[in-house]
Amino acid sequence: MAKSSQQHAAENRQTIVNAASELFREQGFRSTSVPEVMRAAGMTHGGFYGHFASKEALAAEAVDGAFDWLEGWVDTIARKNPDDADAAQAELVSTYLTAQHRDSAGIGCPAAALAGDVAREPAGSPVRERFSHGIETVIAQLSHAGRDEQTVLANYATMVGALLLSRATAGSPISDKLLAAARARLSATA
Amino acid sequence: MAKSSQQHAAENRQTIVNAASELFREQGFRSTSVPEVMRAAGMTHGGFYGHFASKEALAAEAVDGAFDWLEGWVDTIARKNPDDADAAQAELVSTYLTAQHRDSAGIGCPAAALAGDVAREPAGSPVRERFSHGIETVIAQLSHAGRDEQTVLANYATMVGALLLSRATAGSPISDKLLAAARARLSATA
DNA sequence: TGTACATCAGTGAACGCGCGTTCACTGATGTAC
DNA sequence: TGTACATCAGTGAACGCGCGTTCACTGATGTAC
Repeated sequence: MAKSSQQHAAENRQTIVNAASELFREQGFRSTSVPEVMRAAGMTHGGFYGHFASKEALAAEAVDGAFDWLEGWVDTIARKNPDDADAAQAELVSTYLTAQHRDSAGIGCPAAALAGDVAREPAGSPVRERFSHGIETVIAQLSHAGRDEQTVLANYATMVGALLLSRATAGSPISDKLLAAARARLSATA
Repeated sequence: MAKSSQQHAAENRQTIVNAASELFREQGFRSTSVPEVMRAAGMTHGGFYGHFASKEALAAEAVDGAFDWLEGWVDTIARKNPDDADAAQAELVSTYLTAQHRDSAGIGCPAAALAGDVAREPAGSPVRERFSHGIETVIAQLSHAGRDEQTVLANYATMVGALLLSRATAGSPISDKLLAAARARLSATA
């Protein structure tokens, strides 16, 4: 039986959100246009406003989607290291602070990819609120293993800062040094 | 004697760079237009290309100017704490990780303000090269006091990450917690 | 089950707007004698 | 020192372009009988 048109539309909507989530993380909100997102989703741009009220509304959903992915990733690592918070943190750190993650922002941590953009969003904007909520959720998730919240916050700040500076200095030797230094710090602190 | 027109032009050029440096840090490269910069500098936009080859060339100079300011700030703190690297670091940390710095990106650390933007600049772009050079210089400056470079890199990543996440979550309670957690971490590590 | 009409997801042309950049012009500054 | 011309910093109108958004349309899907 052929897919119904309603099913198809819902799938298309999800395809748009996924494409946007990747493009926004890679290029930022301002540098990614609605036509570009729709092209990436395999459609023409005219249909966009049948699915979303505005580009801003899409951005908010894209942020949510990216944090959902991040939470799934953290959860997978936690499950792989049951009852061993130190091993989980070690795996988290050694996966997060890599050249591979640095070089593929579009499919990586939304906090590192979007913090700079979100920092400029006005107070109360949907994107800002979804971002804050995502950070809160992932910090709560990481604190779950009985780890002190302050430690989790400082560790996460170190990871995000190192990855971001590593991206911004990619091409210079200091880019890799930043990742290595943060890895060393977070192994010692674990 | 009245200022010569050549002197005046050189001053205007510097005024444009300063205005751009602040606006770019506050709003980002993409969201700051040439007309807006020129307006902030007290001129009309037509004169811009008499001073700069392109918006990109201005951005590169603005990044340089922001790092010059940062280096001056670090130097001032170092001079205030001669022969006491720990006291200097303590003052650095307690000045950097504040709500005040979080809420005034335009006149603050260029690494935190621009890392997200620069991370998206293509390899070899003038802005990226100036940014990398600025980071290298400030890291060398901080490592000067006999402190191990890896430690300096990890500390700086923690400061930048905490400030950025604090900005992106401003309005939520977690914003202040991030600053406090990084302050606690860097006091312990000092 | 078959037919007639209503719905609605996606198309593609079009809108007004601000962007980066260009350019003819102006009037003050600098130079030659 | 005074005059005549050349230079050049800044003005403001204009350019082509891509943006976010709108809308008339189409044709396939869904509904009523």
